[in-house]
Amino acid sequence: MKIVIAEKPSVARELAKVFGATTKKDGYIEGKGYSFTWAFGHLLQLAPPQEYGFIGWRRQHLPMLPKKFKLSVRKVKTKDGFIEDPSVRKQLDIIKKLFDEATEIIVATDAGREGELIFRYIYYYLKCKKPFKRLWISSQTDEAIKEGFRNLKPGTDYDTLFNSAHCRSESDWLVGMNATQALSIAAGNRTVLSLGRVQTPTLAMICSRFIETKNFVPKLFYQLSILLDKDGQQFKALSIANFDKKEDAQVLFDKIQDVSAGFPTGGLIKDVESKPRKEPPPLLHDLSSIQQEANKKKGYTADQTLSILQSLYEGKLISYPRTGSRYIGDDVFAGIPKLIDQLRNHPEFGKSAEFLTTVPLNKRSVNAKKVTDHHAILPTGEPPYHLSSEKQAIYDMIVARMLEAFHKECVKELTKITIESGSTFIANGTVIRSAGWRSVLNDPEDDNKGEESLSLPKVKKEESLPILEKALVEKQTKPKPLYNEASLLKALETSGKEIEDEELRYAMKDSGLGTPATRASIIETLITREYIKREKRNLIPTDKGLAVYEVVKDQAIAQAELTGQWEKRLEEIRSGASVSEFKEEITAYTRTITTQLLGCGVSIAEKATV
DNA sequence: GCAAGGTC
Repeated sequence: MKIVIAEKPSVARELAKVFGATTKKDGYIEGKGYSFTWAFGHLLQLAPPQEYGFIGWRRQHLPMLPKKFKLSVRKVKTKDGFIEDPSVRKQLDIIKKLFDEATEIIVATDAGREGELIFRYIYYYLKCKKPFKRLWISSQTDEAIKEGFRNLKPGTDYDTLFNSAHCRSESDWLVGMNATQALSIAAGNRTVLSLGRVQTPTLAMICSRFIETKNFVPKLFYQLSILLDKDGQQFKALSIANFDKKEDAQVLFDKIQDVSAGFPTGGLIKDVESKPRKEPPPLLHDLSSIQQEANKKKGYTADQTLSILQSLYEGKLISYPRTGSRYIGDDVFAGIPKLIDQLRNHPEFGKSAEFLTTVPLNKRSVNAKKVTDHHAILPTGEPPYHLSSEKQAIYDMIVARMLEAFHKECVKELTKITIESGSTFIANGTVIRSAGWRSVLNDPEDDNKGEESLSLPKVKKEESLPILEKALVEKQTKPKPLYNEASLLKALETSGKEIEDEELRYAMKDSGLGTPATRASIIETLITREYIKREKRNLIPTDKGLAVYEVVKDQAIAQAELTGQWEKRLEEIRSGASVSEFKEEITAYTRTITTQLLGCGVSIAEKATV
């Protein structure tokens, strides 16, 4: 019997289907000489400190540097504390039995670092010695799966990938467990003060933005505004110049030749500029982008959206949701026309769907090279029934985005009118010439760009128009907004470097903090620790969070760059570089940060433990 | 009691 092990049940089912294996057993599917079994993500984790004899949180244990790490079965939280997850134990027993009977083991966990680790931890925990082969595919279509099975790799080809994954795992344990205990002990052991490679830089981003906002001193400035009239259609224009002093603004304000000052047509049109602007449709959704949209439009937390997505996925209504890709391959694209066709009678999206059946589809979201383990989120085409309003809302966002992504670009006409009256004024207008993808939802535009979507009258250069009103407007500079879940998720993708451009953000996503699948839980961890709280839709630090931030803000553990540095080294390990060298550095760093944190003592004690 | 990673 050949055993195939996948990362999750859905993938095992898919593989079994391709092979025509149909006999459902407890924990695996059998047929055609194969058994297809699965994990549920990581079944094993690095054992906690107490399993190495570090009982209680004590200064003299630190730094805890296990010679050899142990694995333990994933725990689940119950009212009596943490216990071994029984479903995980059961699945491990099933996998063990299958491995014992196996004539060949085929590893079909996701094609990436963590997928490799998920299998290897199981393999070593079960003390399995049989050789294994690796299925390495980046698309789940029947053809890709068949091709992958014809082209299995020797398991040892991925030893260096496992090394890099293993290093990532142990390094996070060493730094996280030691720093957490060190800081907690330093503060008097009254509460858990956790630190980690990902959570601490995230906390630092929230704190530094909060402090920046709090200390922000708004600056007053002045601008002039006029209201013009062209054959009954009125429009507003603003002075190009800003003035720090009111008196300076007043001088030019007095020179405005408005009607009430006795000038019937005091606004001279110096220039009229019209140019079209094309807006391509948005890319399909990945996990992060839909979490952001759901937070902006519905106020759902990243965690809520993830669990809604999980249940839609389990109901077979949408494709795998924990994806970091906003693209699909050509094979998946081939199924899109059918998905769109099914929506022709949809009460809200029927018209858009109907239209799309008559035109060539936009292929901006089609790029097989940008599909990694999983493609962008799509509906499966399975009809949804009786969804709760929350599930319906998320489902509709996925359907709408699909229609938008394959739609035509939106064409706008930008008009800029320059007016002279004592000083120079500008009126900006945007008119949508062809709505394209924007017709799907008809959402008002994101107004954060300060772009006014109003239409301006047709005016001619050199003509003079009456100025009906003038005003001297007092304005003030604004601080950067506090983080909310949407802006934080976006910032985490690029380690706090906020990048507007979607494509550039994608290129940088490998240097982001955390992964799509873990970001929601990072936010929840910081809330559980009482480091941050939700206030309206914002995420703001608590006094405890700020106290921790003050202690660690200049240390490496609070810098997003630490992840970038690790990633660089891990990638070198994957291509064959020495493992021991990196481990020595991590050990040294663990010693350093432990000593530093233990020494911070009193400064944190009162502030963080109230 | 604690990390980050994956998933039901």
